[in-house]
Amino acid sequence: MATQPMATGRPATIHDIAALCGVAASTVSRALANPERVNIRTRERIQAAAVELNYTPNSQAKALSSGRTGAVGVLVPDITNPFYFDLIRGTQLQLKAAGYTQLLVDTEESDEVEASTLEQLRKSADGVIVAASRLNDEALAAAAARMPMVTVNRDVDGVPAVIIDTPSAMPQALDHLISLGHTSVAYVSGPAVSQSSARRWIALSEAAEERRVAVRSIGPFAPKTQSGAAAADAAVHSGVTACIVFNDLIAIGMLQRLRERGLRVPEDMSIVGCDDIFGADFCNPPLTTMSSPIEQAGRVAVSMLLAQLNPLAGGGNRSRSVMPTHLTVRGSTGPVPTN
Amino acid sequence: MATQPMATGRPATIHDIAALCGVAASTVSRALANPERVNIRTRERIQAAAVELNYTPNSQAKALSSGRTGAVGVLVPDITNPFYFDLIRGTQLQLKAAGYTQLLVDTEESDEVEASTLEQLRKSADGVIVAASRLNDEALAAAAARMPMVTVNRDVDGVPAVIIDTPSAMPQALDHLISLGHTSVAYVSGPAVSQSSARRWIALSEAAEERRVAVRSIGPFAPKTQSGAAAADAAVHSGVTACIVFNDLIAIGMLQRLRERGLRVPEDMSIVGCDDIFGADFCNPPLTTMSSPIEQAGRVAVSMLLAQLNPLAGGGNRSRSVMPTHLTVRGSTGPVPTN
DNA sequence: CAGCGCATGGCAATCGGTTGTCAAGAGCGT
DNA sequence: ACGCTCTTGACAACCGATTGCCATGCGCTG
Repeated sequence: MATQPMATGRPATIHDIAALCGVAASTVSRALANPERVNIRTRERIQAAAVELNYTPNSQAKALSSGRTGAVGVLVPDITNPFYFDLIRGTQLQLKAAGYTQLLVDTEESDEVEASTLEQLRKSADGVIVAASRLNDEALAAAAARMPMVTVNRDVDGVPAVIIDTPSAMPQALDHLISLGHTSVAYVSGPAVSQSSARRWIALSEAAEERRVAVRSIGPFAPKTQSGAAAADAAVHSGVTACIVFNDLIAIGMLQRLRERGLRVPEDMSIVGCDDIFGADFCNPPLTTMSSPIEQAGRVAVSMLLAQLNPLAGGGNRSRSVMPTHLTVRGSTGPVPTN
Repeated sequence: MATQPMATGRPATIHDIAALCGVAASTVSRALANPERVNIRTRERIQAAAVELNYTPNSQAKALSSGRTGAVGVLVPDITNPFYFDLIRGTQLQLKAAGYTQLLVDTEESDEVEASTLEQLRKSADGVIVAASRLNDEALAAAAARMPMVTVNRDVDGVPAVIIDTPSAMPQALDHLISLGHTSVAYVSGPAVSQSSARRWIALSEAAEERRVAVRSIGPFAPKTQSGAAAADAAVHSGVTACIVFNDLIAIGMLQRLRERGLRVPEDMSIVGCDDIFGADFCNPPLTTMSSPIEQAGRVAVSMLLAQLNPLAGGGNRSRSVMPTHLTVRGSTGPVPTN
């Protein structure tokens, strides 16, 4: 009645296996974890019993005694932002392949939620991947000191990072616009606390200076399509003929708003987005934007984190990985208006 | 050296609190879990100490001893399908509000992945929410017998379900098309194992019969934009003037393909989607589709699951909840071609 | 004042593993 | 044949909490 090896009973434990094989539970544990430390005959008996009882280890108990949870937290500011889809899918696939579980958390664009999530994850995950952190450098570095971490699109001293190098495509985007005759360009910026937005603006303004073209920054705007209306109005008011926009979400919102106002894209205004998210290719007009292998970024982030967790395994610990980016030209950019 | 109440040491445990207050660990546990079972003075001392030491309970240990994990699994077939964004956000918000952690898993449209995930979750979660299951009724019922479960868009005997009642909008959609003069309509079906797709087809064909209109089914097609090309070609070949499509992903793909082929929507072909996903309002032309409060569906699913987990709490256990759906008319439907 | 009951809090077992320690036994060389 | 080393597996402590059981001590009642 105490231990019942029925298939439909409660899940089997190592004790059930031990009883079935006539060995101690600790031997079962070793046979499964360090097979070479156990006699091959015993081991095979144990493994057979494990299969027979349909044994799967209890992850809670394993975590408690070993200190390793087998879980990795993935923090994104907004799970409904399509930019993160591919990232999440990349991390999920790579984590699963390595036998880890992904704990996905939406931090709701809030530094407080992010901080408390990190604190909680400290005990329930072996490491974290933090995408587009809203935390300041100090808080993020402190959190990274407490548990293995990899950031995405965020540089902090001592914290390994995967950087999606959108800034490197800024000169391409600007050249594209210049070749179409534009000389007055606005950067539509994202959240004030977004390092991505800051880096994109710096890259753009440097490129503009080299090329002796005027660019101004407007914003900040929240990274949502709804913000696109205000952004579009601000852009129109500023008198520019082209916008490079922090991300595609805002850019798509601008497309909609400009249409409402009776302005044509690209005839009256050219729009360049960033990220090439789901929807950028089928909006109206299709969006000229900057593309990156986002899913791969997720995979790389996981690899870097796992390298931290198992320092023994091969592959030197890269501390920074840069994903290439390129301009994808579609229909939202065109010649400067001639009026 | 053993216990050090420093802020930066390892996380505080109930033993640290017990030592600081001069009580037993079990008393601390009670003071925190069943405050009324402990003297108010003692309790307050303990609570103060807990705050001072920045105590947060170890969820693994709690799970191990109590049997409750405080986690709920959420299974979706494809995390990059925008349909699930709002659902996921709804479950996430509601679970967080109830103090639960969400374990999100992408089952990759595979019944095997889904089954093994469910088996694993059995030990690491208190319950699961399964959206658009690819499992057969038998397997799903078996899994539901082993752990609390709520399904989304899937009816299985004895398993509580949230149904997004898209079928109820099928007559509306058909009437809309008929009023525009269409008499030859195709249903573009989704995965063969999708109960949603089957239900939509049944509702549509019944409505068509009542109205004495011909509808045919083409497909099945995978629920991805890429499938839209084949679907569009099949629709054109079948000679219909309008399509009602299993979901917006395929519908958007069809829009793109029809444009490539030089066919105009809605002048040459009308398209109706399902789900009103992200992108349906800004594709070209904007998609006529069927809308539902998806985020609310997620919240309701969580409520139903929590009602199973804590039967004591108020709110009778509804076993089936139906979310209303309505037709949202946009630009992808128009009068039947007059040639 | 005796006796009863209840509020309180301590002890210890338990959850399911991991891991350090140690004894027993096998196999080897001399 | 003796003794050494190395392999093997058992024992038990431990991870951090929960929880049933029990002892203490208080206040109340008769």
